[in-house]
Amino acid sequence: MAEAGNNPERANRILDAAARLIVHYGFDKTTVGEIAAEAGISKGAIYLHWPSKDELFAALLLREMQDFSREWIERVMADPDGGKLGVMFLHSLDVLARRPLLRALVSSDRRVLGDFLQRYDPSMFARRMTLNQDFIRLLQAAGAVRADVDPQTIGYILACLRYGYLLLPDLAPPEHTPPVEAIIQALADFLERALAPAGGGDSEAGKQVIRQLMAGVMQQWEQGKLA
Amino acid sequence: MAEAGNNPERANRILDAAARLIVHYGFDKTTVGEIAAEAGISKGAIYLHWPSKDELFAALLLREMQDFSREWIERVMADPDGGKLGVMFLHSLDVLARRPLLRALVSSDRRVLGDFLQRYDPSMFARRMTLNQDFIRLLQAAGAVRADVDPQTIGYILACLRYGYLLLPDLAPPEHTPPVEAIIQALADFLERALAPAGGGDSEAGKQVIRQLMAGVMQQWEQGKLA
DNA sequence: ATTTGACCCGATGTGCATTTTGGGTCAAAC
DNA sequence: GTTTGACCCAAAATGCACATCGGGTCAAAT
Repeated sequence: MAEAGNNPERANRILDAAARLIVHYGFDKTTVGEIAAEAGISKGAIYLHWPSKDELFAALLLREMQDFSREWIERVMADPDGGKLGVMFLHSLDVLARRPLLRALVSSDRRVLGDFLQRYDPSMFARRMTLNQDFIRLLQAAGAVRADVDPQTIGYILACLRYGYLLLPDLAPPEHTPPVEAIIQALADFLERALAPAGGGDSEAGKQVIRQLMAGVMQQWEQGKLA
Repeated sequence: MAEAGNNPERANRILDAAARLIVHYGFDKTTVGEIAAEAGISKGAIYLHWPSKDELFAALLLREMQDFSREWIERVMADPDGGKLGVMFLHSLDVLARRPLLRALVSSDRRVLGDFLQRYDPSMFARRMTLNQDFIRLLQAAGAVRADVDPQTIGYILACLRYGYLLLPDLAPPEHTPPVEAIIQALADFLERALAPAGGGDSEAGKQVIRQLMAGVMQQWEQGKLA
């Protein structure tokens, strides 16, 4: 822990600069010098905050995921139906899709991430799948998802949907892409009909699950146990 | 139309050989000489059947899609619930996923197809999206899908699912992938709950739609109007 | 005590001559 | 009448000498 580089405000400015450049040019094609220039400081100053470019990027990922969790939880809590799986999922997709870096990360975009992911944490994808399943399981226990679906299978189907949703816009011609709001709305409806228990389920119990799960996940992130 | 190369049986053997090699090495990395060797004939003989490597591949695609349509329709017709959208979709996914070449084609896998797709038909993806939407519209008219969903949006969601389903196995670790049968079963159930009209819809009417639509599509393929 | 930017050096890129590859042809063999 | 495979040639791959790039360092400036 460097004494000198203990300026969280400047660290955030550097991370902002890095994020802008990485989304635009990709991890490999963004140099430390460019990041410094974009942040308006010198190259050496970067190394007062992190010992290497990789560590800088790891910090960027951590911040990105923390921001995502925070924003997601806020939106779910503010939504009266936030505890329903469909609504939950749509909020997560929407927040995800609006953060270019995280979106590239979740869909494992090699152009943006270069060979960083492989070097840093090849098991990231596996962890995400496990998290998905635990999530469904908890929601079932809370009565927010039908009990008769298999968490692993449904987790996989949700991953298919998320993955397709994140990647399709780069492939499908714009004139065949409905407005984001329409897709999100339809997806929520879709999931609600497919997965909600008879009677609609308890939205408050669902919210409770998110609160608990995310608290645990954020703690793990801060301890560096999750990518 | 070459007189000499009018041997459909041998043409099929060559296409089989080409398919095996292309799935393994990709279009660009598969040479005409290798195809000939794999098929047990000489290079020159290939050119008795098709005027170029591109034309050979076009023929392969046509055959692949005809086979797909045939197999899909057979399975749908043989299934008592074949006319329901969920069941229909699962049969198409299952047939698709089991044909490596077609699977790579649908998910626009650049490794396998090289730059052929772009050269041959860049609008393929757009056509597929349009076809999806027409399909939903016809099923709605036949009463096999709820009338209050927007065909474009649902078509897009189905594309997300299909796309994710075809690409995920290459990314997700096997231990987090449920058995194909479980996914397919759950997907059918999923779609059924989400999209079937109240009362379950008319399965026979649904089958009728497939029969009509596919007859039209196959005709267009044979005339070379569709990729 | 901070911050800088010139400097280091392995890795990557560039330009170019040379070789190999591979789609397509066709005279000869069958 | 069919089929072959040596042959053609443009395009891509390879090898190589040389230049540049870029992550990381640290003595000097602020």
